[in-house]
Amino acid sequence: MARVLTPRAEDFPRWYQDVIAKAELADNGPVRGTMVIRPTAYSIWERMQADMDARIKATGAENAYFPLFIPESYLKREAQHVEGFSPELAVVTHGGGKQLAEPVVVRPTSETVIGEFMAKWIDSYRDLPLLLNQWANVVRWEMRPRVFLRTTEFLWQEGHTAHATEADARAYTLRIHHEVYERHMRDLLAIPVVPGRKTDRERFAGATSTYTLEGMMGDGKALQMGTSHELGQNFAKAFDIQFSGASGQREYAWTTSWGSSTRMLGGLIMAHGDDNGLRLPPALAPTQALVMVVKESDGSVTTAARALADDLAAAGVRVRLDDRVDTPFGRRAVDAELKGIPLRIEVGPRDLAEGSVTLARRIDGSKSPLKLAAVVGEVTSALEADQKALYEEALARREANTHDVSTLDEAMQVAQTGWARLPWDKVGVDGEAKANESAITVRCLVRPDGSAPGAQDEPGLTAILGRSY
RNA sequence: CGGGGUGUGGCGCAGUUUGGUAGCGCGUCCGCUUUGGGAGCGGAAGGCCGUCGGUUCAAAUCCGGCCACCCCGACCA
Repeated sequence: MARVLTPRAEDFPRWYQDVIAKAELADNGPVRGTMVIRPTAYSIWERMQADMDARIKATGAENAYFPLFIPESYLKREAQHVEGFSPELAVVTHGGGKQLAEPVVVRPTSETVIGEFMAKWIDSYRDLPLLLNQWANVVRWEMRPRVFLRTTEFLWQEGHTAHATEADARAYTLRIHHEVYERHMRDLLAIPVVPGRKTDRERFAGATSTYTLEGMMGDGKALQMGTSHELGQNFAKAFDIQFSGASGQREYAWTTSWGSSTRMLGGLIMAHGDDNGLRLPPALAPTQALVMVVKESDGSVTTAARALADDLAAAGVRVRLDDRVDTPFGRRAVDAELKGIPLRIEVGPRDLAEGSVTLARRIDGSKSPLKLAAVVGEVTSALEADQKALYEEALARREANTHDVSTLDEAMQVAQTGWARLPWDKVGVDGEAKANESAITVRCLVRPDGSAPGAQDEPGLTAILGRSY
């Protein structure tokens, strides 16, 4: 059989590119760093959006939309923020054929515009908390783009909230961190993530605390799959977001922001894919089960296959019928594997003669006969089982590639192929800088009980080090 | 921005050293035979060889400028 994909062990980045092309997920756009998200990938993204959106709303936030263009002067109001973003800004200097009086920035993120409007909308403590979210595209001019993982333009949701107290802002940030992001990634993407705190060095530009969810990819590298930030009163002061408290005093609000993006699609590919292609969690798969007519002679196989597909659809399974019998079976099977379709129900004359079909599972390549009457039940339970199995597999791989060490040197060694865990005080700010020279970063800091640290100088913290995307 | 590399049908490449008017694999289209793991045979379409200029009877090939892209570093969801 001809090789379809570069094996992961041979060249992981190449494999990643191959999968994206062969599974028809995306193409590079005409402008460097941009991407075209093809229907299959977009459909997966829509499912992520739907789930994420529901979770966000469950925390009380509402969707809104702010403009793509931001006055350049806004970005400059928060010192750390400009400093962090200016290298990657796209700036519009002309409009309508004339030079603009003030250049306009294409949003790299929306803290600034939203801050401006929060200031306008918030007068009293009764207006708080103000919980907003928006689904949008943002632009960050990237030097080394990679489809889904780091593109100049990407899609995301960005939440922005304002609170009366620091404690309230923190509680909300952590709620998003755990209840929205961690669960979304665990339950929908089937990716185990480590929720933790970013070191000061890795903190978001303008934030006082940044929390992250780190997932391990198939090659042992880490991917930051979502972040939440406590912005303290930094933006409130820069944009004058003040409110009158219950006792009449004027106070600055405490704001937060949090985002998750199309990068998750890259994480999905790299966390679950194998040498035969994509492996999609059933919860996200545009097609969960493919009913294949293996071979046809008199039309009876197609009729039976169509009836099965109808039954599955009626049971709520996202099913597609593949009756392209003019295309060799092997090609169609390989294609379904490349695209990561969780289940295939192969229907052929031999099966039907015995009143059964063949159930093929993408997750482990297994095939087993199945009585016609049992198909709907088995398919439904197989989808549930595979969703869990993908998670378990990813978790097992992460455990196998994560090692507890006691020195920075050992950590640097371990981080070549996976993650190292060691006491943060064995690393420190200097150790972190040293590791960075070898492209190894402190992915996050965690407390012994798994909760997120309030500061990086808290005693007893564990650091997780690794290479990253 | 520093280091390395590459631009040739949709994709992957050969051809460049030694100039002679473009080829292979895959894919696509048509026909027949096939169809239980990327099928076989026959036929066909598709490229001003990144770009601009120079040398030459003649340039994918030699010379010069420019552009783009890829890989490795510094930045990032």
